Amino acid sequence: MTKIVFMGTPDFSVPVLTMLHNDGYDVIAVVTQPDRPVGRKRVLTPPPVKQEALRLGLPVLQPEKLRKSAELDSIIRMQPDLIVTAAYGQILPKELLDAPRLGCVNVHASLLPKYRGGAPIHQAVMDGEIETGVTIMYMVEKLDAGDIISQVTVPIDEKDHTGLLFEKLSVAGTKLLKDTLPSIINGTNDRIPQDEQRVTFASNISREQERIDWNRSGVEIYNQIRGLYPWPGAYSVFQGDNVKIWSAEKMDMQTDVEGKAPGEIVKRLKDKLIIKTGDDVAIAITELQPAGKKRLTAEEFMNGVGAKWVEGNTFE
RNA sequence: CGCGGGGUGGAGCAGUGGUAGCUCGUCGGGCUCAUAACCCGAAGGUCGCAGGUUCAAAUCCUGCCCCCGCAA
Repeated sequence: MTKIVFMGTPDFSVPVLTMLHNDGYDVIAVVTQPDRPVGRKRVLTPPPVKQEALRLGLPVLQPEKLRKSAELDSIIRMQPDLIVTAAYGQILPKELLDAPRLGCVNVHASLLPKYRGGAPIHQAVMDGEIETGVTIMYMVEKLDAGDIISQVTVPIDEKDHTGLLFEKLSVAGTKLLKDTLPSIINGTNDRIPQDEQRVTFASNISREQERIDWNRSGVEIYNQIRGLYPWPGAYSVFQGDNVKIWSAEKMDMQTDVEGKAPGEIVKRLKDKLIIKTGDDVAIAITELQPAGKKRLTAEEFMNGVGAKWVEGNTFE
């Protein structure tokens, strides 16, 4: 039986691990990030993959830093046939990449060579892509640069947000790996080098990327908002305070928007706050959260705090 | 002790010592071809918890619980 070491961390990785176990592969160890203090209260929380591994009764390793760790040595000593990673969160040292007989394969949430890096799903949605996908690939020292084994395309609906796509890609990736694994094990799989000319990167989201620039087009802002939903969220500043914009719709407002400045409140509806952007496509905010407040629908918001947010006021 | 905002009828908020108010929702009635619109009326709150100060506390003091923004 093929001995596999699985390495992964967030929810995205969980179905992959579950599939490996359920399909009878010999998962001899699960490597994941250490428990982290989460939230304001710094509660030590195990990553989702650890919880699943414990549920399945699999041994768990959580090195703080994999490189030169005791855990690294022990993984190599286990002599795995294959290492499978999915959003693990640490770079694999060369000695580990070289250890398994069948190599190391990664499940990456993009159509490589596009969107190498840590936030491929967010970035694809923010860019307004109409499709993305999952790639199974061999790992090399350079981040997400190895040869492609298989790929599957997943369409991005105009109303999709990053959270939905996360789930779709997680499911698609799990299925793809399930279908591809036999060929990897018997050595009949494809092995296609990435086209370096078409490489793009999707690094982790920065605070700057989360802020809305109302001078951009309505479509771009709309994509930004749904690309950052449900985490970490897009934000803007209103009268000196941060406001998270959780969800919004875009609407063509050509006639009503004339003479308004980008960021200006054009109109208050019962359940929407309509904002001027850099072009004729306005943004209708439907769910938001002022700093220190809970998350509110635009309707709830305007019954209370938002009562003072009138037409003509402007987001910074 | 990382910084900061907040816990008030079903929802969102106002109210810093002396009959607890606003918007929405709900219920009843009216108007209307009709309505998420409009008009009239009603129900609904031990003001997070526990102590303290006071003739009197949502409002001042002390302790605790919970929620959230930033930072990590």
